[in-house]
Amino acid sequence: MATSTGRHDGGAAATTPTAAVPPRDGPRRADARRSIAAILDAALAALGRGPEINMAEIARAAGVGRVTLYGHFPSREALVDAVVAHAIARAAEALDQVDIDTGPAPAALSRLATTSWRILDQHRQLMAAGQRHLGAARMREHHDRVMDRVRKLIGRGQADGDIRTDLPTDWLITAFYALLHAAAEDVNAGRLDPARTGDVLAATITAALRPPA
Amino acid sequence: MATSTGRHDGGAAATTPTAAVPPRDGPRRADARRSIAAILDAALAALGRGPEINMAEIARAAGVGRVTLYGHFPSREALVDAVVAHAIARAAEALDQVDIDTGPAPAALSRLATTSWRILDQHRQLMAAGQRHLGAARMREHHDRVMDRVRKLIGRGQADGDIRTDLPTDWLITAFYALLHAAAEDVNAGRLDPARTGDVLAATITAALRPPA
DNA sequence: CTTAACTCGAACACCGTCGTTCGGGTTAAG
DNA sequence: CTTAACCCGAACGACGGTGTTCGAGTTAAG
Repeated sequence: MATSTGRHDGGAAATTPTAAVPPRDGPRRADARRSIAAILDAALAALGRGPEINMAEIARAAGVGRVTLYGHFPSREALVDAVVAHAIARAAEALDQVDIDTGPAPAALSRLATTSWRILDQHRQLMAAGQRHLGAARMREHHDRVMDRVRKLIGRGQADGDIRTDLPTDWLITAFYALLHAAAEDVNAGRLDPARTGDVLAATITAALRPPA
Repeated sequence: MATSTGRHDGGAAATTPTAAVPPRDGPRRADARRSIAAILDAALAALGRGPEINMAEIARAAGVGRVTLYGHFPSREALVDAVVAHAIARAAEALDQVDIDTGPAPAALSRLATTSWRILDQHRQLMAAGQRHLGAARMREHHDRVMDRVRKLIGRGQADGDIRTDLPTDWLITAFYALLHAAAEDVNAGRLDPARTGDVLAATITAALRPPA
């Protein structure tokens, strides 16, 4: 898989049937790089809203022809795969922008929630879509790479006595992401004020993860 | 919509083109009622697992022919609609089995979570599926009917000082359902022990909704 | 300027699903 | 037992999405 090159071959045909794609993975033209970026962005937005993709719609949203799309991504599976990789990079970038290693863990979790609930929710939506179109195996690996930061942060909080230890750690991570996602969903539905969302999330999460009295 | 009757008309045809369905909504035969129940159950299970329905698969899971399915439900939309109504009834029944009006509200919420997280999650899954195949308008009404009980319960707890009032009530309801759903998802993924789920949920929810110190 | 990479619309075959029809077999109800 | 309701498999036309090919135009790169 993953040929994804020019594919023109125009007039003369059928002289060399095998390996008809000249510049395999050499540096693309500026033109092509622009198209790829537009497709990736459009597909990310589309998949972030729901898993009902449609190659034609994605191409239209990217301002690109359907044939061009197939020229770069040989199948829907390849497209989704590339979009996931793209989103992982963005999510990791968002997580890097938050200082996680200093101060009490609950405060760090609050900072994380306050600044990144939006992109992290988009990430989750994409995971659901990717799970349907790709295998759960490939998803799991990527997802865990981002998830591990939160796991370590929670572990640190537990060692410091700032986070409860009477419940499974995996469940605390799940609860963290679930609340993040729920807040994003409520904002999308107009039930929650985006301006308040950060504080609301911080208050709820710290309360849920605080050691019981 | 919702004709859904015998539809046999066999040999002789085209004498009376209009109203060719004899026993409109009279009492069906025992046979038919059995089929309808099987279809409803199979569709509920299928939609509870994911929105990728497939009339043929549902029919097969119900142990019924595809034609029979269409005989009772003229379209996929009609089927989903009926399944939603069926699920609403089940969910309301589950909620009725829990004593909500006595004792402190947090304890009542714990009881609710402990005994009904499974069916309430199935209900939520179905909502997502129904939202795609039906309008969001019809969904909203049904969903709210069940949701209002939790809203009233939370309101009572707030009046008694047992539940926090520093966050929007709608958000507390969302958080309650989000944690319920997350727990069911973790159980399905094998990350959470079903036997512990009730207690884990109760501990998390009471902590998240308790007034801050 | 020349060349090769890139883009594009139109059209095609393929496949899965939907909803329907036909004809005949089965089963509950009187 | 008789009748009408019900069930079923096979097959059909329609629709929408996928991935591909053709032929010609456009655009970056040397």
